[in-house]
Order: sequence, then C-alpha cells, then structure tokens
Amino acid sequence: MLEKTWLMLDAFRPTGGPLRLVDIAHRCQLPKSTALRLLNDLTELGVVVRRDGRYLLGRRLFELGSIVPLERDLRHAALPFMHDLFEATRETIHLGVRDGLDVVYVEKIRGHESLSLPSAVGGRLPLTCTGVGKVLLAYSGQELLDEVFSRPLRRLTPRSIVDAGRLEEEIGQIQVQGLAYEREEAQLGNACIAAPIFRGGRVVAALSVSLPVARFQPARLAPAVKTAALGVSRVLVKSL
Amino acid sequence: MLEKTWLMLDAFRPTGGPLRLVDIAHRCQLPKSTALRLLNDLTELGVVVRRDGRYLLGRRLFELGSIVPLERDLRHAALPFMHDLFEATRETIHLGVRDGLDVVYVEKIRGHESLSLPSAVGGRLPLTCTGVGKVLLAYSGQELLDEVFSRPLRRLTPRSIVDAGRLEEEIGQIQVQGLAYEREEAQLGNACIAAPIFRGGRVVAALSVSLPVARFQPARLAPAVKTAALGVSRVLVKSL
DNA sequence: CTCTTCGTTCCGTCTCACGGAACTCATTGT
DNA sequence: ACAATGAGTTCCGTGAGACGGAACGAAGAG
Repeated sequence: MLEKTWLMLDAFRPTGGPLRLVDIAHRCQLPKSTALRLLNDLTELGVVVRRDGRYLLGRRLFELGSIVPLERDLRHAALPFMHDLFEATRETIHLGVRDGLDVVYVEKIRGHESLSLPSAVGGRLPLTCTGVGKVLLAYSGQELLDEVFSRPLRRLTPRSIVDAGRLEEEIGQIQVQGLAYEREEAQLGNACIAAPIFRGGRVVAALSVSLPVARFQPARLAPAVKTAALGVSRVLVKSL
Repeated sequence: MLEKTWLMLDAFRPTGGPLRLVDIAHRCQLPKSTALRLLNDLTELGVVVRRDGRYLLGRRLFELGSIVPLERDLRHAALPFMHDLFEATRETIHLGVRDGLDVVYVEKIRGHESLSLPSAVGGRLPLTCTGVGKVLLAYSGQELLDEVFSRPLRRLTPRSIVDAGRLEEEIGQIQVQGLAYEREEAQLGNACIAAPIFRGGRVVAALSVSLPVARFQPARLAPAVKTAALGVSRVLVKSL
C-alpha cells in the first residue's frame, strides 16, 4: 500500500497537477476505487490537495521536500556563489546532482527575461544531454561510463549526442578542461557551460550557466563558472 | 498505516535527519518493530535514506516537494524580483505564505556573509513573530485575527509581541502603511521589513528583507520592498 | 562481567486494504 | 427525448498483510 501511494505521487510528475481521478488511476494501473481511497487519505493528510475536482500535490510534501538534508546543505553552500555568477552573467544558473543516469536539478536562478528551459528544480534530464550531466558523467568513474555506454544514448533534440565515440571524446575533453559545453543538445536554441563541484575528491554536483546560443561566449563565461564551482567546493570541504 | 508513515516523516523536522530508529519510534509513539518495518519500506522506495545506521529524508521526497504547484508558481513569479531586491539591498530576502497560524517560508536568498536566521525554506514560525507573518495576518481578514487573539501569543524572544493590544495596534499600522516592521521579535539581533503580495484582491504571500538591527534603515528599505512586492503581484495577476 | 541500549527477527492475531460491481450525475450525440 | 458515454462515488465480502509484543544478538559503558 505504501508502494501504491508513492506510485500515485509520482504520477503527478512533472507538473505536480492538477490531475483527474481517472488519469491518476490510469497512470498507476489502479482501480478507480483504490485510487480514490488513497487520494482521499492523502488529501486528509495534506499531502495532496483538491481544487475544483482535480488533485494537486500539497504543501506538506513541499515542506518535507525542502528539508531533505543532502540537497539542503548543497544548496546552502552553493546559493551565494550562484548569485555571484548570476550577477556576473545575467543568465540562468543551474545546480544539479546525479541520480542514476539522470541529472536532477536542485537549484536554479533566473532573471526576468529568462529563456524557458526544459529543466526545473526537481526535474530530471538524461546525463548525456546536458552540460551539468556531462560534467557529472566525466568525473563519476568508469563504472558509470560503462553503464551509460551499455545502452543507446537518449536524444532530446537533433543535436543531442547519440554517437558513443563522439561522447567518449567529449568526456575526455571535459576531464582535461574541467568544463563542459553543450549546444542545443537538451533544447534547441539553448547553450550551456558547466563546471564540477567536488567534495572529498568526488564530484557531488555541477554548476552551469545556460543562455541562448546567440549569446554564447565560452571564453567569457568559462572563468566565472570555474571560479564559482571552485568556491562551492571550498565551502563544502569545511562544512560537511 | 498511511497516517503512521507521514507521522514518521514529520518526525524528521526540522532538520531532515539523521535520526536513529529509537528516536523516530519514540517521537511517533510507535513500537520499534513497527517503526523499523515502515522505515525499511520507505528506504526501499527512496523516500528515506540510510547512512551509517541513521535515517535521513531522501531524494524522492525532494523531487516531489519541488514540483508542488502552488509554491512553484509563486516562487517562479517572485524569484526575479527577489533577486532585484537582493542586489539592491545585499541582505537576506524571504518569501513566505500562511499555513494556519504559521508562516511557511517558501524561498530565500542570502549572501555570503548572511546572518543565521531561525528561518529556512520549508520552515515554520508563528505568524505574530515575523515581519512576513504580520503582513499576512494584517491582510487575511477578521476571522483569522479572531483566531489568533483567541489564544495566548507565542514568544520566540523577549521582544516578541505577546500583548494583544500592542499587536492589534500594529496590525492597524500595517494596514495603513502596506508594510510591516519587525525588530528582534523572531531572533535577537535581527530586524526585518515586509510587504504583501496580492492576487485577485487577496494576500497570497509576503516578501521581506532581513538584516542585523544595527544596519536597519526602514526609510531606505521601504520603497524597494514595496516595489518588489508590487511587481510580483502584477506578474501573478497575469499568469495564474 | 553485568547492565543498558539499540537494532533486528519472529510469529500469531485480526484489522482494514483491496477492488469488483453497482449507482449517480453530467455531458454528448442522434 | 433518450440512449450512451465517462466521470466520481458508495458499498461490501474476502483475505492478504499490517500490527506489535516478546525474545534475541550485538555493542558499549561502568
């Protein structure tokens, strides 16, 4: 029953709702009566909320999610540097960690005129399609690389890297430069530059600047991103 | 059983762990064997995580919490203005909403040298002890005020307002000025100025600037906070 | 070496989660 | 006007599995 509950909550991805009863039941392959009962229970608990007949994820979930320790400490350490980076570049800043073969975005800073990205805090994208993901991949060791190469590479745009050789080469470059570039591999029109954040010798996260390809100037952005990522790494060493 | 599960997750407040089995069992008034079973289930689901014998809240919770729609839309609308405000003041910025008689912080921006506040995203404080809370209180209607006054006012510091008359008077001032001030009522050494965010004629949130009392200059901060809050209100009207 | 204290395992009891079926209520099509 | 569809909801008999007391093992503390 617990399993069913969390399956239902997952059904709310990626928007958090609003969803109708039947949709939820269908996505989870559950009988309507079962779905209804569980949703009623969850509503009573404040985990989901009902608004004009539809269900949405509720505040209790938000509150608990906000205090998840790993993410919270990382964000706490990284946010000031992300703000520095934002002020220096005026572009969208992302902080992401790895979970399996995905990158999960943990924090984001955007300006008024920000481009709309397929990423959102709490969202997932394939490691191989994003700057943040490629950095994490390049520093996470051989076993992970083997696993990535053991299945076909996912594609989000015509520019996504789907050739294993091409990716391998790029991973090598990233390891040398300490930086990853990405051009329209996650979303057309969008480019990104990313740098790794370390703790105790291992990558724990990555920082990136995303912007329209038209404005993409790697040489200008590279030092700023590197500096910021390094700053976060230094704080992490002390605090965690 | 659902209820027990969420009771257990609440036991992780406010830090998210790490907690020992017995502590969790004790906080929830559950037998050890029951607590163990549930924690095992939750661990398997990725909702909690086990690290050297202790339990912590896990990433699945973080991801789901991040996509809770109400909070997400509000944050999305407010963040650019919060950054403006941060750049103008270089002080800690908060965004909070009301839940019952508490304020729940939904977003926060802080600089490198930031003061450590009792607030954190996902954290709760009594409405009457914070700038954000007092603003929300002042614009949420009479029923809420009645409820607040129907029980003794909570105290966080020697300066917290515990006199009903005093609070009533201040509520009046807030309604006139469209701004709330707070001096060491939530934490000694800390002051704050807050302004309401509206949507469809009702308060939905409040924005605040927090800083050491020594640097507190209401006259300088007031216009910036008001402008930012107004900006958010305008965006909300369009988008939601 | 004994006394705690914590995590873990086991198992008999009985609750309550489960989901099929039937019902209501709009909405749509003919 | 009247079926027909598809939504949300209610009901209830069955049986899986949640429950928690008790006993066990391990690791410190004094």
